[in-house]
Amino acid sequence: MNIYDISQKAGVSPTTVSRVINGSDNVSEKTRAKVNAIIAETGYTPNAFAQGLGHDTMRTMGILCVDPSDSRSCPSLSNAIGYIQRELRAHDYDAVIYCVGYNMAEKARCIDDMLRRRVDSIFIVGSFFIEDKEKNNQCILDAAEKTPIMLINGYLNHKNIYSFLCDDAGASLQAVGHLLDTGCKKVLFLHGGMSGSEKRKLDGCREAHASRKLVFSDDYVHECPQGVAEGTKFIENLAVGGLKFDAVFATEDSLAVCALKYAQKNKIHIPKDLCIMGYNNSVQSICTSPELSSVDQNIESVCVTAVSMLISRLKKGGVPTRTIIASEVIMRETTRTKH
Amino acid sequence: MNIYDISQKAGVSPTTVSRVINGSDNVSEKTRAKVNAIIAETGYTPNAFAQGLGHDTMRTMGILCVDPSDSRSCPSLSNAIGYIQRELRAHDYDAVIYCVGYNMAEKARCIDDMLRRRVDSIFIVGSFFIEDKEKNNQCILDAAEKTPIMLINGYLNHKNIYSFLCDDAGASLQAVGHLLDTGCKKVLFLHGGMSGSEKRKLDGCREAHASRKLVFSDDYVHECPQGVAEGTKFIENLAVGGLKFDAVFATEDSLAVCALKYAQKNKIHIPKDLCIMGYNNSVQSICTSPELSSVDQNIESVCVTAVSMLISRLKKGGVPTRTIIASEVIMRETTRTKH
DNA sequence: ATGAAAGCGCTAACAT
DNA sequence: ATGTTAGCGCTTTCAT
Repeated sequence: MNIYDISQKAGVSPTTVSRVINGSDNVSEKTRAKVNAIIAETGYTPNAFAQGLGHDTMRTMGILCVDPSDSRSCPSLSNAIGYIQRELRAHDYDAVIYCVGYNMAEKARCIDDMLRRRVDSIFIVGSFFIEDKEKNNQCILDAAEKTPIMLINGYLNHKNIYSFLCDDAGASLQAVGHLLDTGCKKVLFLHGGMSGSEKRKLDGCREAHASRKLVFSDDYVHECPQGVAEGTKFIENLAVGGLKFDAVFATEDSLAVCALKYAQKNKIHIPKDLCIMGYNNSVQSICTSPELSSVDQNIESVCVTAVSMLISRLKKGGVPTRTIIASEVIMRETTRTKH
Repeated sequence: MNIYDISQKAGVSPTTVSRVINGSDNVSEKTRAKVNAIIAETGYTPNAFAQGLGHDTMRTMGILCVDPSDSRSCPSLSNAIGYIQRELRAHDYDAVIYCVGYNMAEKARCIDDMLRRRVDSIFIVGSFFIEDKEKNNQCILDAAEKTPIMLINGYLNHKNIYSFLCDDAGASLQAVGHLLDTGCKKVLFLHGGMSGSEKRKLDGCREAHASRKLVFSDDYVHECPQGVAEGTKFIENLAVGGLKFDAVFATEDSLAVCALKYAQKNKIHIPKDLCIMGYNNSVQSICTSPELSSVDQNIESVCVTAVSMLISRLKKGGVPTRTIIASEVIMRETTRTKH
């Protein structure tokens, strides 16, 4: 069943059928009605490949992201997939998704697939995909020659690449600043592996100390293992090892949960003797008791902004190469209040 | 830059270039090397539309799912997206994703888009999409005329539709049975809205009572509002209203968290005076103290099985129309142990 | 308002 | 091992 079959049944030319399908004005109401009737009756569905060949676009974007089922993946970034996709659909674009787990080898292959599909743009979600070594980012730079690249919480300074960042440095500055201003002296910085985003958080933490003329030692920066039990044990070992801290700044709520469990296990009172600040404002932050104070990255705004800027970019509008969206520190029960 | 440009530069026919691209054997090493060199040098990328037109497949599946960023969406089903996509890629299929939120009006439109794209199959993730009224499922049945439909935790008895179900009834039977066998007398059944999957859980709960000759009254079935604060309040009101219960079976971990908060707020000892069983074995189940006992739906196995059966179906193999994968009850700290 | 004809970039059947 | 030719199903000039 193709456009010729329909045109024959309707007694019109394929061109006219095409006009009806694409909602062109130059079709009489009568003809339109007849063609639509045939289409409905036969259950005909236009072939998107052929449409794509003609239009040279299939109105499709590619999304490259970390597998949401991977335990190490940041939950707010999984939500990003939904946000981006929803916004794209509002503009009549579909999305092909590539979840690649933490296996970087697939990155280039995925990007190549997207280019074969002539996607109108590529979204890369998460700073994880942007590597330190210039050369490992080459496939991204190459792809930018052919299609605009939208980086969600990642940054790369290059033509046709647009970055949309959570203000991780600013949020960390504010969050750690709050800890210091409410009496905390020694902040333990817990992270889950140093991506670009984590580095910015560490910068913010350092800045919070520096601007208060306080010392922040690298001895207080630790990578915490995955898993609640492992993480809790790890923190306990730090304490047993002699590290003194009265606050934990975790770059991920799941790590904050570990800190909380460590405190409860050791009968350390929260927030009197230990303050905990999480990150991502995930479901986890509200299911503990006490509930976790946490940084909300405002991922939804980041995604909405990215899509709307992409649309204007596709209309040949000018778009800034780097946009930073403010995050927000949500105070709950694991931090003290200023007086 | 197309296949003709390449063929010209390489001094061979387009067919030969096509052979090189598709890895055909019938090409001399010399020619292959030359063509590959030109391809690399020019940065040529084959056009997938045109390939699709020729092959009449673009090796793409469609995934229809609930927006993972929607708070009501089940977290294990969001993971399903990653699992399905990963398995498909292993078989060299890509996936177009359609996250539609709880706005059912879009369902038909998404399915239609997938058909235009001539997807090789459609995955529908979640019983939410399968409605009670036959007529509302019509677009799914129609789509099944054109492409196989894979239902993840949903069931529809129809040609070319294959169902892959978590054993929600069985798991609930076992989970509630455990509550009853460890001394609980009155089980409060909390759900978040009655989808097909929730109904099966309720069936299991009823069966657990019936098989033990115990009475289970509908007064103990309640829909709990979204949100930790609201849910906790809701349960408290039930208790204040005079409902007596010594166990909660929640169809979602987030609801179990509410039950836990209710208990802690009212100084009810867990599990001595109240047992709580959650569902989905989500991150939430391990970040509370005490940690939640919960049902693991084994979504990964469900997805892996669905994809592998789809692949064999596409090879014209016979595939059962309905496959049920066992779930597992994970005992943690909110339930008692049998002695 | 409608139609005829020429592509879009690739693959496949059939030569050679 | 390589080339020729004819589509795949649609859109888009350009006529009428």
